[in-house]
Amino acid sequence: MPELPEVEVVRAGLEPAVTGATIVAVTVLDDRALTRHTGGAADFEATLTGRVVQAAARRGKFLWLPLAAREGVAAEEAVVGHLGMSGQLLLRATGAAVERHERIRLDIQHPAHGELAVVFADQRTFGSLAVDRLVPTPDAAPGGWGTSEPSVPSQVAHIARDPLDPAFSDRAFRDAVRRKGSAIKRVLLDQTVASGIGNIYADEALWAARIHPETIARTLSARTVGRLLAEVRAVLEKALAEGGTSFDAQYVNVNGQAGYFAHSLHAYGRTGEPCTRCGRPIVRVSFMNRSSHFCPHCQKEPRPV
DNA sequence: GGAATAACCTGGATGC
DNA sequence: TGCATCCAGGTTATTC
Repeated sequence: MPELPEVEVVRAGLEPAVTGATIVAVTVLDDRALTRHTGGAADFEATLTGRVVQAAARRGKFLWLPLAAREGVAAEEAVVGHLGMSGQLLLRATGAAVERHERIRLDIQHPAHGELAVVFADQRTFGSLAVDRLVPTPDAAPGGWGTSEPSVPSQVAHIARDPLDPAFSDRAFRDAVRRKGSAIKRVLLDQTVASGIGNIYADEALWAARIHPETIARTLSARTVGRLLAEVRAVLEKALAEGGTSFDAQYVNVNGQAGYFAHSLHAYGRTGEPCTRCGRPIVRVSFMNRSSHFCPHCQKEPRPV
């Protein structure tokens, strides 16, 4: 389940291999991996072949590779990707055997590293790649990690910056949270409030901040929201330092290696196990068609409003 | 306009 | 052993 730390590990792994590389061939094995691309597989292949990748950038859970301009097209473009639930971007040798669940392959030629293949594999096909135009950022700050250009793919423009982005506005986050009449966990998962947070890190940050996931967001004080944001950042930074969270083969870096943060979890996936703070069992409840894990002793249920 | 919900999707786990 | 069912969850379209 790739969230911000996992996607950042992938971006950082891709960056040195793709920056300055030319895409020499594109192979689409499964059209479903192009659900965000408007022109279909043939258009995707034709649009990318021969283009030079300028960087590897990320905002929240979205990745993009800005492309050098092409003759006759004024708009700046990028390959934008989302890993969904089970997507992987892998670096392989040119001509390497087709991966299980491989959907798209980009063969590239790098001036220093030679020939490589960027493989997009995805078991559940929730992820996708697309060619998209770049649009200016409203605040004129860089679009995200890995780029100094003040632009983002149009498909990414609607989501907020992520909490590790230097241009993230703590004040805007606090104001947005305190306007919401929904449960705080729902708000944390809302990518237009803050991007990059998924089910795992939402549970972990709420546990760390001792906030019950069903607390109505606007009932939280500004100080509590500030504390929660600090815990969000802490859990994301720790997960990033440990290479992300891997429960199975669903998340790996570009070399196919797993992360270690699963060993540092306090709430997510620990149903029935003792809370590392108070010793009482962690509980799991169904929430928004998914799971929510918390300590009912440390994270008191909110009183009815 | 804000909030809630369903649908998309595949493979592993579980139960019968 | 084989089949059916459940579950995992990020995003988006739809509904209320």
